[in-house]
Amino acid sequence: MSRPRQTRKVTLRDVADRAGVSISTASLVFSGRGPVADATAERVRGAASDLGYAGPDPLASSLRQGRSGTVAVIVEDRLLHAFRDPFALAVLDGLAQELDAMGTSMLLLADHADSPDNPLAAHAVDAAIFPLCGRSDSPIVDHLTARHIPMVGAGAPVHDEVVHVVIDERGASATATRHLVELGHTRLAHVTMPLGAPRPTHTLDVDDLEAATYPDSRERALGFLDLAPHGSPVVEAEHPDVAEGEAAARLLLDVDPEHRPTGIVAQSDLLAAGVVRAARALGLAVPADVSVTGFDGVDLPWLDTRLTTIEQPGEAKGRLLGDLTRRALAGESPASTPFEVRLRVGDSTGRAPGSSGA
Amino acid sequence: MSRPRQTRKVTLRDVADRAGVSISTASLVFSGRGPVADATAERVRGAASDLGYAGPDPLASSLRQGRSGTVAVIVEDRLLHAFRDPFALAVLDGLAQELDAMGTSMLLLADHADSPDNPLAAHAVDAAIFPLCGRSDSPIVDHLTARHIPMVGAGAPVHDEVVHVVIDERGASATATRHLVELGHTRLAHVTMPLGAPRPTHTLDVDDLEAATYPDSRERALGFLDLAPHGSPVVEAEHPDVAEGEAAARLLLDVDPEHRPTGIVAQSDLLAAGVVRAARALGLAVPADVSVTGFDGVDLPWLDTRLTTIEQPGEAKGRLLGDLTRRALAGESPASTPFEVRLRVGDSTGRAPGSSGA
DNA sequence: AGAGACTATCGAATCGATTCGACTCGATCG
DNA sequence: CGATCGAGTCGAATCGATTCGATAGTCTCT
Repeated sequence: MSRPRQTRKVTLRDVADRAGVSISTASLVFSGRGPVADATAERVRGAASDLGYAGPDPLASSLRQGRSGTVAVIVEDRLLHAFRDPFALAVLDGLAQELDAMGTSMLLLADHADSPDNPLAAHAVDAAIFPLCGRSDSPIVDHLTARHIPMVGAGAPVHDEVVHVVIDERGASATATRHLVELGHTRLAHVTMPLGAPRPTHTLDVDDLEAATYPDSRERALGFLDLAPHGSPVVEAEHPDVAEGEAAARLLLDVDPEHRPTGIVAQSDLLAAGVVRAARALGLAVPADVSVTGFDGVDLPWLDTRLTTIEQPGEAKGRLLGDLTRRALAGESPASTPFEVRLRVGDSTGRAPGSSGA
Repeated sequence: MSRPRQTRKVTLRDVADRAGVSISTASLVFSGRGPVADATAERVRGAASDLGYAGPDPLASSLRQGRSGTVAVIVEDRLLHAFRDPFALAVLDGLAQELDAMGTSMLLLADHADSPDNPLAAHAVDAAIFPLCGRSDSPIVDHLTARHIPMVGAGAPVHDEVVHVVIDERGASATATRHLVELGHTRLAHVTMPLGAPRPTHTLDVDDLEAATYPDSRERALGFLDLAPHGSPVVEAEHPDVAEGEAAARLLLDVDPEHRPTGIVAQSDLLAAGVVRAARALGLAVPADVSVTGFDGVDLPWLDTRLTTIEQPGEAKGRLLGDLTRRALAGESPASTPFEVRLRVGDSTGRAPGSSGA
């Protein structure tokens, strides 16, 4: 009988009774919030340990105090997809560090587009964080607004009540594109992350961008189009991973060499890595035949090329999300905050084949 | 003034008052647990929407019902490290699926060895899961035991109250080793995951295995030693990732060819991938010069070799963890459950150089 | 028409704490 | 010596729901 099933749950009242003090005094011992004589405190602690009392029930405590010490971290779709990207992990890691320092824990919630019921209805959280760019709107937001729960996001969902870490996605993407233009590339192409519900990797009709539900993907695509020659092909990847990056690149590169792009702007490093791999598989050298740019600046130890990319320090971004959350919980009303990214030139880009220059 | 700060929080009592019913009736409307006349229900819902009531407060509801609908998912160290391994992600994904189906959410908790205070003291959870192999013991376990909170683990922590998914780590590792022996390899080596607190990648004194705090790493090492020639070198990687796999392999392979191992058993696919890369960097062909085995059977799209490995379906393992949790929460006392793994032969192993045979 | 069953509703107890105001008792002060 | 103060303790209100048992009314069956 290792489990004493019969014993009713031990509560603060039991401890107080055994120690011969009132419940309120016992409570003060555990919270350390009031003056208690050393002898009394010792008696209460002794009673607690005699009874196997493991401290105040978090639920009751939270109810009374009106805070749960928990924030919701909302990711779309399955966790597997969300965390496959090292950039997402870096953001989450930075966020976790910051939350940890404030004694707050993360309730990981998947916001499936299809599910009718709201997972947040059943869980008490002090704030909600949307750490990864996702859909531009979500029914969850209305629920949280009604509950007056502060929300922090990284670009999405777009809503007045959500405080954002703001990145100039369009400008950054344009910067990457400009880098290729300045290297003499004239035949450019773009590989986007999903713009909405996953569709098999395909060449995009640029007019479809209007309908995009993922604002960051759309902005990056617009940044490319701002500088790329009119009619430059854009491929939308089904998932933002290496395999779909390869698939996208095959669509772009496996064509008549006359029309083959010499510079490809990819919306993430994983996609860019896929493009590099596909190019090599087709017998093309990077960057001699094809230049490739990524986005995020993640560390891919298995890729032999150092990508030219938009460096976006994920951990710092996560910490910033955490800091905004902290301030929101403290009662401040933090404003959306810009977050700087910059071009880092690596070995995956070079002068356009046949172009002159340094 | 988009935020009506003054308004006191809307509670069920306010809704009931406005609808002209008792609190209990209003409660029944939201929980759907009792008979309520359609007209009454409609009135209550109307009042709720008038007042901007977003449903019963989860904290109060949980307190009364004695369940929080949350389970703790405990990982060691920083999330970044825990989830870098695709295998860990697969387990987590399977677990998330199962928990999702039961309407339970995951509270992600990092159990840092150094931190004095217990993150679980402040959070209400119905169960705790240790989905990844970690330290064999943790102070958290005692706390959870005192609270009568069921625990489910994947090999660690080792404790009577923790229900486990049990894998024959030692046997599986021996199987991988036997595969190499049967291919004629006589100079074997082993690369382990960390056995305790991270130490720079180094050649291990086999006697140190006794002190290992990570039971799965130790068992796998023992499985290797069961079949490998006496004195075969064992290297402990600082982290279970590609970079340290490479570092470990350099220690083993960058030696006089006479003594160079021709078969390396790695404790994870990431480590094995690093070994393959390091071998190639040293001008050695895989498997012609060196055979390599991994563990887990994860998909590494960027690795051109299909690893010979111990296939361990992570998603299924995660689902099994979820199922054990479900049963524990239902009041059953599920027993620890074995989980089968098996050797999958790929392209990273072949006959020992110079050995005859098919 | 009266017994029995069922529906709809309500009041009160309860979950397990935190916290406010009041009270007691010595010690300090003028 | 009486007023004041602070430390230590306690009782009661409160957080916001769920749920049990009671009650009144309606319908069915014989």
